[in-house]
Order: sequence, then C-alpha cells, then structure tokens
Amino acid sequence: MQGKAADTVVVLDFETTGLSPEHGDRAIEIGAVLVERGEIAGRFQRLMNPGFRVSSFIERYTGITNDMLKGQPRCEEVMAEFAAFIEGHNIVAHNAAFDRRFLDFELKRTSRVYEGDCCCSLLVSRRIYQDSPNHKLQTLVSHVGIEPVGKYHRALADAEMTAQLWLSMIGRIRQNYDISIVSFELMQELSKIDRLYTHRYLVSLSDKQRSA
DNA sequence: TGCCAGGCCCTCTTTAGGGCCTT
Repeated sequence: MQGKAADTVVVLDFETTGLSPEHGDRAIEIGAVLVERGEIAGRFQRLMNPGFRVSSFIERYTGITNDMLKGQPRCEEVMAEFAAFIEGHNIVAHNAAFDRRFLDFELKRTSRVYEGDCCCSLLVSRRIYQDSPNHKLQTLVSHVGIEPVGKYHRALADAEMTAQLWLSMIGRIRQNYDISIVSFELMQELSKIDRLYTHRYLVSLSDKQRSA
C-alpha cells in the first residue's frame, strides 16, 4: 500500500445542537488531536456560539450549557482557525459521516473546502473488534482497555479516545498480520470491505508484503 | 415546543424493514 501512514492523521469530534446541519443544526464545540507517527503531537479545542439557544437535551448530553456558550466566538471564526489545523492532513472520526457533514457545512459557511481524505473508526472497528458487544466509542474504549480521558461527549476527550482506538487498531493489524506499514488507504479499504472477509483480506495483504 | 438524517449492516433480505451509531 502506498500513501501516508495511518498513524499520521487528525482525529476530530464535533459536539452539535442536533443530528442534521440540513435541518438547522450547528456545531457548538470542535475537539481534535494531531497524531504524528503514532503519538499525539497537537491538540485543538474550541467552544463556539451557534447563534441560538441549545436544547436542554444537548445541555444534558454534552454538559455544554447555554451559559458556557455565551461570549464564545461564532462558528465561522473558530472554523477558520480549525481549517489551518487540519490543512494537509487526512482526518479520522468515530462515525465519520456525521462529523464530515458538519465539517463540510461549517467550512462552506466560511467559503472553505476540506480537500483531504476521511476514514471512519467506527466502520474499521466493526471489522477489527468483531467481538466487541457494540461499537459505541465508550464501549470500545473499555473493550480495548484504553485509559478513559476526560468526559465522554466533550469534543476533545472523545477525539483523544478515538485517536487511541485508531492507534490500537493499527497496532493490532501490525501485530496480528505482520504488516509493517499500515497506510491510511488500507484503513479506508478495511472500512469498506465485507466484514466477514477482514481476516482473509489482511492475511492476503501480509502474504503479498512478505513476497514483495 | 417538538421535530428533523443518513449510511452501514443484519436478516425472518434483495420488490424490505429495522437496529446501530453520531448529537
């Protein structure tokens, strides 16, 4: 596999006012970690004011209250700063389709476009940790034995734990299949293949690398 | 105030339905 190694990425997580930017929901917090060569090399965390009150459900779910959002910068201001943080990096998120929709929506409001590639840790985890009771971030953190960081449903904490999950999946592939360099493209491919084909796919890749 | 989405994945499937995930 050619391309960038999968252990150099930006792992991100949005907290939002709801599930759908197409229905008026906005981002209220972005958290992200820059992972370089398997280690956390940078962090980004900002609250942002969506321009309206968030629901009591979201206040309870995230712990981010309307009082906390008072006086915070608008989304456009934060996203301009965040665009610089992710520039030149591939991104990873847990259930990435959700975060990608908000990323694209919020960047578009600042006339920006993210041009890198994206991979979903949830989809990869369904293949690598097939024995996990479910594939919620919190369950996987416990299943894999990752040390929890901060509070769940806060953006930076979730991004840090997703990053640890991502690295643990890379480590498992390296160790179990003797694949020396796990590329971002390999992780993307894994997220798309038939779940039941995972083992055969990785054995075949390992054999190919050995004979090359 | 209350409501909203979308893609994956499984199965009692494929001319479909519903749970899983994210907030």
